Amino acid sequence: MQPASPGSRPEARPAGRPVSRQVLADHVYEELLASLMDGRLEPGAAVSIDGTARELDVSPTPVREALARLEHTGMVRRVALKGYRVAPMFTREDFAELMEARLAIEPVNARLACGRLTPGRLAELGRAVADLKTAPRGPSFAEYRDYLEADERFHRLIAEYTGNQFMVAAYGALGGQVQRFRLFGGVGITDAENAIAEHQAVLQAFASGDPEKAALAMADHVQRVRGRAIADAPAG
Amino acid sequence: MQPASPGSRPEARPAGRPVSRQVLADHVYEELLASLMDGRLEPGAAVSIDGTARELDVSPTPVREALARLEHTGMVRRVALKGYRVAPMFTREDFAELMEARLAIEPVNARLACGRLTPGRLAELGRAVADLKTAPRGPSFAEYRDYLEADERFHRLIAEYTGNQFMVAAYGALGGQVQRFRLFGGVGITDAENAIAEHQAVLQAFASGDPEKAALAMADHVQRVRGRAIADAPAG
DNA sequence: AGATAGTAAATCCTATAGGAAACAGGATTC
DNA sequence: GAATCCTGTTTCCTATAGGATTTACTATCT
Repeated sequence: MQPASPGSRPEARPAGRPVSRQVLADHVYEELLASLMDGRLEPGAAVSIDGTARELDVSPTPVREALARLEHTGMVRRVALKGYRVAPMFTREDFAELMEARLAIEPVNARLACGRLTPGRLAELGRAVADLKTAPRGPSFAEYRDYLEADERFHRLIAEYTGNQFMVAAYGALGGQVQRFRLFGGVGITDAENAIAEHQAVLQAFASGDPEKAALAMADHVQRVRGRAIADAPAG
Repeated sequence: MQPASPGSRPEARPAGRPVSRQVLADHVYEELLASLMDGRLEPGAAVSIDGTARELDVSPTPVREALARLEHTGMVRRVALKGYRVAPMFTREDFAELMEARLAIEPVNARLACGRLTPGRLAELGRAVADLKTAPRGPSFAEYRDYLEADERFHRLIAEYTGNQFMVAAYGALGGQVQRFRLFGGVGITDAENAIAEHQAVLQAFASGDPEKAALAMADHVQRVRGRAIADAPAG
């Protein structure tokens, strides 16, 4: 109605300083991503373009652009002339494939990152592990969200510390920041103590400065995660 | 992870009935991709949304959607409120990183694919190597395009034959189908004979049925490609 | 002459409108 | 009673319009 003020953004803008105006499509992208990770959008649910636009009080154009980006992450699937749907639930086979891929990529990342380690980076990794320890771990999603975030951050930092853009891209292709939130059956965090100890072990391997130790510690961690997850998986 | 080329439907359509109307954004996507790989759009060049829309005789909306997808492939970069630009030229460091990543991923793919090999798949791989041998190899881009296509197809098939969607995604993150077309300096094909022999060696390792042999052959191939490319690289 | 301010063009970004296809429900017919 | 057809609604898809921003050019001032 009032095209003069396209941004009824609630955030107060410092007088006369729109440093970097957030493009609306970016905002929609992050909003959708949060909805997906919070579980508000369940697997299989339709994501209507017009409906999302109405809900976020924007026009369909930025929603369309945001969904086009999301499609490449695997979180949503698109069928021409039919719309977007949230990608189906992770099956046990999907999980096995993910772990097989992580086992191929993450130890390499650890080896490379350890070879380029700096005190600042080591401290950053230590902070991620510390956050992992202090994060609350309750039964509902909101309660272990911070835990998953710290977990993902630890692994992503290692990928970035390789200094290799393609290893970062390959790690990203595994859906690091999202797949953790799409476990089959929605099984919660049942292995926190073990996982924390393994992260600590990886951290110590990094501190030792031996790339091979780091790679082995990471491989051990991924294998154990796989083993525990399969044991915890619901029957069927 | 690939756009799935919706147009390559093999099923015959009853005369005069466009069974699945090609969505315009898909057409724009493929058109832009072809322009990028043909070299018509050089690295660093701006890709105007409105200009592309005029050129392809469509409205900016589908162009915007196509570019949003392309951005995730790394072929174009977007700066908010400034538009899209073709990703900059590959540097020697970029190439080194790419080879490091390929060395981490492709031997694993070879090992997994070899373990799930079928006669049909082996034949398909053999066809790719055969095409590699017969492809013309001239100085201009158009002349070695088929060569690069066969090369990429061989490696992509191996990734798909792993049966692991995440390894396929990781391989795709390396930009297999596009990075070959963006070599620094535009150095042509100077190592065809060696490369063909190595592909043949990988193929024989697959035929032997020993996954470890396949992995070693692939690792050897990638390492040799790296060595030759660095030797051929222009000074500076 | 060089730098700066102002203006015009191009471009990006978002909103709105309308055609086309898909979906859901009910009425009709066999 | 079941299948089919029709109709209304929803949704996707594209085009068009206009505000906002960046960029390039020109004119002016020091």
